[in-house]
Amino acid sequence: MNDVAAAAGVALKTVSRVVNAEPGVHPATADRVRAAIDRLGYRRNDSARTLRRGRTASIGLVIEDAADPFYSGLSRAVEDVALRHGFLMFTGSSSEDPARERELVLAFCARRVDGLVIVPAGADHQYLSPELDAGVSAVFADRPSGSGRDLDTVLCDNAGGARTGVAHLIAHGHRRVGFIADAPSIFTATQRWYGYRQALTRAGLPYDPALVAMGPPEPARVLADVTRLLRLAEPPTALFTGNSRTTVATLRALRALTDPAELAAPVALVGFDDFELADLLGITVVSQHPAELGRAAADLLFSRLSGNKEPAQRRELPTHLIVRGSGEGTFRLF
Amino acid sequence: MNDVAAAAGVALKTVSRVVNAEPGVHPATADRVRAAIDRLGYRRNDSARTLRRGRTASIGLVIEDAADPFYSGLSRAVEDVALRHGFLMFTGSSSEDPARERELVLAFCARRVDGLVIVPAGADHQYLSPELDAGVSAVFADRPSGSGRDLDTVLCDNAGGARTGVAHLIAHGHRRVGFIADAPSIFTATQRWYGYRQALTRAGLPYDPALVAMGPPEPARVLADVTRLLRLAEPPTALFTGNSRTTVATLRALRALTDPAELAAPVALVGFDDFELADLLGITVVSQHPAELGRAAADLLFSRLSGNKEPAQRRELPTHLIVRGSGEGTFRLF
DNA sequence: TTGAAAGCGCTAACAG
DNA sequence: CTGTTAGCGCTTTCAA
Repeated sequence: MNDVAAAAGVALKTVSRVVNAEPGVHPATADRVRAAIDRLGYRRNDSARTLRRGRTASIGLVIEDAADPFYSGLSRAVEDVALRHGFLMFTGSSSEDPARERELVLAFCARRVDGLVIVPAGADHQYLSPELDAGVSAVFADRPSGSGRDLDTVLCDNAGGARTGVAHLIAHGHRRVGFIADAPSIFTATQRWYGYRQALTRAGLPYDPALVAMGPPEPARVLADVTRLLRLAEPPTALFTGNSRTTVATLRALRALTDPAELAAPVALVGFDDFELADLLGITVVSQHPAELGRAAADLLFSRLSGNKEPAQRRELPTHLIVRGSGEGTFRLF
Repeated sequence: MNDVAAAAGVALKTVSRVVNAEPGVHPATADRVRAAIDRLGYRRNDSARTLRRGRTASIGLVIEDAADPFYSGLSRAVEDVALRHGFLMFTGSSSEDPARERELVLAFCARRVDGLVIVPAGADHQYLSPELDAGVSAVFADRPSGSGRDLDTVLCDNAGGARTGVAHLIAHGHRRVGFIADAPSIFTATQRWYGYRQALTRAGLPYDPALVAMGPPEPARVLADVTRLLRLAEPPTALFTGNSRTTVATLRALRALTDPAELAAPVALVGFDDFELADLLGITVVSQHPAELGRAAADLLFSRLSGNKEPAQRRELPTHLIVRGSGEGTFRLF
């Protein structure tokens, strides 16, 4: 900036004014400055700007996995809101590891991001307290903060969505519905499990723990659980799966377990979360919209960044049942 | 840092030494400093550190769309490499818009990122020159830089992959193979088109422009093109699709165009890019590995950041044919 | 082993 | 409309 000022024959501050489009610079002067800027290839150093102004115009996003379609949809939505506000976004994947989540968040804070959107991997967010005191804003998305203070949170209607999906199966005559989902340590899985039980209760059906299988959505584990369920003395006639990864793993398991001579899968199926090609496969799902989740969280964050001091909010986004066949009759897997 | 120094009864510089784990501080002094740090909730301001040191330990990644599975896989791989090096990563989606790519890249440079991984939307990268002169490193991934200087680039074997896929269809008896792909303005689409023609030539088959349809992978446009191809006087007996979005759009088009009473699709199909559930749908694909692309690009970038001054490199990653049924006979769409 | 001083590049506050 | 000065929080350099 000094060099530009010298080249244009003005003071440093005038260059600053031109660079920041501040009013009150004579057009001719401004032109001279701009010419010098171009000639010298000058670009403002935002690190210095940041240091001086105290605001970085950047936010940090911590998700579970940037490669997971659900979170990448959310990520894109947050990015779009950030860019619309002229903010840049750091991204980090926690891989469902609370320590990594913490490291990422603290690294973002050391970079003095103005705000954070966090899909929490851990339940304990004490570590955030000093940062919040220092002025960062944080919004939780997809899952609530486990402890610490009351913070803005955007969730979907996990229990209601699961209840609707299971009720749909029951309405189609199923009286034994299996539940395959993520580990109970994960908030959304527990909520959906609760919705599953609610649906049973409301229909006057008994809750049978043998029909429930919760754990990581890894193919091997899901295959083992689906196998166990189908070999029960009284096997389920339908399955409700707790998220898209589990649904996909269940589809693979069903294919592995089904005699190719049969055209139909041995059970009906409804899954939580929509996924690409679910339409072509004819899978009925309870859909939530990752982009809407991200947008809502980012909007909330930016309202905080522009001074909104209301008490912490907890928004719950609706889910939608999308009927495609797999939950209404049997469906083909081959 | 000043406050911590005062609280610990030492000079600012001693706090700096402790914070950065520099040697030459008496353990007792260091303990006193650490106690003060904890008491005051002090966290180093990385913006100031950055300003002074000239390095930010951050990189910028510009992709086409964070929500696209291909680019989100690439993104996650770059992120992992960055984190392993102790770097943080800004992400931005260009939406295939050269202006937005440029804005993102320049915004990252203003933040003084040390390096960039760019999936170029535009062909002109003149705007990068001043930044490169100023010392940023840049690596291009998935597509080459259109112009300007010679820069590190990581691609996959687009032409070879397409040639293999088309040759596979020809080997299965198809003599009229349709080609549906992205617009010719997109590097990968042009390369794959070239591979398609190569395969025809090598098999002694004529090139028929009527069998080629290139354009944005939007459902409506793909449906129109598939319709046109299938209604040709001499329709293709097989289709080769140029990327996963196009493949999926083609599948939807085929379903829309096929009488549900028929069990089989009217054509055979091989697609460029693997995608989730392609296995369950039985789609034969030419697979490239987005994570490997990202990893290779990031590795190259970090080798530059640690001083590698060799001439620019162009790496080409192999592709793999994955046979699943749709390219070998007819396949079921329902 | 510890500290003092200078300055990274910028903007806020205040003069002229 | 333009300029001067101070200082953001840190690291580098040099000295004790």
